[in-house]
Amino acid sequence: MEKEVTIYDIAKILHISPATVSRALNDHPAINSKTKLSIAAKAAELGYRSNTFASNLRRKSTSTLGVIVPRLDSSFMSAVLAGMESVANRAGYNLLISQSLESESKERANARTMYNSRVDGLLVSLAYDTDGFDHFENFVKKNVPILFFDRIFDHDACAAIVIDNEQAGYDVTSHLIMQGCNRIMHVTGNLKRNVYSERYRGYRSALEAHGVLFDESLVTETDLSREAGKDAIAKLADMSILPDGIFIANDVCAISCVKELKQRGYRIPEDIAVAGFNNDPVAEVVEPNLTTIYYPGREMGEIAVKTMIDHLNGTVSMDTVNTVIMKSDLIVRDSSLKLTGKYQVN
Amino acid sequence: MEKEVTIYDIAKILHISPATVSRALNDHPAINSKTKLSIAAKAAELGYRSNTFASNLRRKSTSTLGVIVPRLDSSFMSAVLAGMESVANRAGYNLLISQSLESESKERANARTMYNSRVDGLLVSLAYDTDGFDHFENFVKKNVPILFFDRIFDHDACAAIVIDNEQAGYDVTSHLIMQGCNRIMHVTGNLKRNVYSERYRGYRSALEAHGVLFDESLVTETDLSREAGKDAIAKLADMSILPDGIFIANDVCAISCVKELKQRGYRIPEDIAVAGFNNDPVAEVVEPNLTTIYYPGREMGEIAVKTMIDHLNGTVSMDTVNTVIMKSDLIVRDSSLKLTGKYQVN
DNA sequence: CTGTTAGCGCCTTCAA
DNA sequence: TTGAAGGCGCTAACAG
Repeated sequence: MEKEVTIYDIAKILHISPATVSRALNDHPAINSKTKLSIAAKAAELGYRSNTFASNLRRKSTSTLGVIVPRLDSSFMSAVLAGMESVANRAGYNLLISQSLESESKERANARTMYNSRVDGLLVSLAYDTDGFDHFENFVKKNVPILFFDRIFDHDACAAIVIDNEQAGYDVTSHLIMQGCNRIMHVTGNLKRNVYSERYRGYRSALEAHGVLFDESLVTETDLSREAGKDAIAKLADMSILPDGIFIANDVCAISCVKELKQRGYRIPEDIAVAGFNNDPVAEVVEPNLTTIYYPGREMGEIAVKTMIDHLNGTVSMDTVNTVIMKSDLIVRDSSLKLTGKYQVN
Repeated sequence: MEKEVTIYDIAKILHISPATVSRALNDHPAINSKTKLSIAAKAAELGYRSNTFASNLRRKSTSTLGVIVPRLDSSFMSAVLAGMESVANRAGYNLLISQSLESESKERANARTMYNSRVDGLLVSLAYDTDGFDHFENFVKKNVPILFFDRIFDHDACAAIVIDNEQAGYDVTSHLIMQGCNRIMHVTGNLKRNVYSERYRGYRSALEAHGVLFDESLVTETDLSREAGKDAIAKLADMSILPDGIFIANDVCAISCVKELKQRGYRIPEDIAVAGFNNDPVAEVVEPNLTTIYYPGREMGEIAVKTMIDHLNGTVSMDTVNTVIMKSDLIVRDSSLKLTGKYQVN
């Protein structure tokens, strides 16, 4: 094991003080640029690397951001993380990533770990069933900034980044109505999560705007799993008047609805037009291809980290930011195109 | 900002030495259990949290493992990471995760970051086009253990965890042969990556074992992307004698082959039986459902971290481990079932 | 079983 | 523009 090079080694060789080396390496303005150059050169030559822990210990900051997401294995989340990683890296921050697996208790445990690891800031997308905010109180108390994204918590002390879920829900529903649907089922997730309650609100206002009667029995709150999709279709099949469209708040569940509809002999979109949400890769594999909402995952991750870092640098206060709303887009595919008749049939 | 509680605070209150507090908190065997209890109680009462940096600085270890994967957004990788995370957490290790996005240069950058972050160990699955090993030399020099998984590098100083890709390739190919195929196309990835070269070897030995003639023109080395799938099928369609089966080394590409085959009017599996690799969720969405190889992702992640930690604890030497080979399984679905006639037709 | 002592490597006053 | 000095919080000898 080779010995690690320290600023003392460099100082000794160059006959200067460690303080000067430290300052030069950190690009301190009050250091002669020639001195800087010679120090940088010697550092490179010796293969010096800064000791993060000593630095952290001294500065009482970690240059690390904690990230808690419901799950890593969704295309949306990996896009978010990719965006986060690139911005964080460029700014010299590390990411400590963990997944709550949609469970509040795991989310609590993760928050504790982040707290103990003394992350400089915390980025969170809430688990499916999280109720309380108390596992984040520690951070607020210690003044560690929290930024929620996608599945957010409305809290004065925290910033938030979301898409306009209500608008998206409105767009999907309007599109279905334009295709001739006037009895649209809505399969949603836990309504205490903003993303689902807002999509639902968009659904309702679209109905209203287009003069379509709202029927409560057409709305099902589920966990948006595959099974939930099957169950929803079973419920649909039992209805006395069949819906002619269905808007599912998430693609994975939507796919399972499509499968089940087909299995039961319904034609998509002729009998029932289908639309999902998220633009998951499966949306382009299922037949017919699924109409859905494109989610700017990568950009959301980038903005989240950028906002956090700006705040940490004192450039922007979190209060100023509070909530950023991003745009998303409707992607129309065959599963909802009743009017053009261009459906693939195999 | 509240002041952080230190072991000195606890020591002062309890009229004992900081060293005792430190030892008690780390569950040192040579501390009276009553003392431990009272210290633990006081620590909890004061909301004490250990300062990782001071500890790291002193112990010259980080309790952090670096992970470099080609990409986060594959179901296989997220399973691996889930397994890694749970084992690491339980053992008190953190994970520093980054993705190379299949590019050697990003892999190099990631390795450098890991090196500067002084991870205690490095877990790597290689990018698609990585040639050199030199970006890992630093670790070897500094005696930081490296463990490759899935896409591995054959290197004396490093351990490796893989599935038996050759066996799996053999199983898939044999299955196709048993279904009556005797002209099987093989779409593979970069043959310098073990996973692909071994699957290819399995393909060849299965042909040989069953007395099926090997035809080099049936093998295409690609990047296994969606486009590659389309191209492969274009090539297939141009052949004078059509294949009756096709084995693609990855599900994402296989799906695109299926789509293209259907588009061109081939019936699956009647005209051409199709098999993929990985058991990606899309395999159960595409029609007909895709025959594939199940990959024990979660278990692989668990074993990788377990092996690494055992090594770091000195329980097991890396040399002893060297290469772990895990089992995988053939999953037969409609896309390859020529004999039973149970294909879904919609 | 517990205490004393001496740093780990860095950064930041303060002084020059 | 640079140097000297002290301490961030913890742990590992060493000594009882």
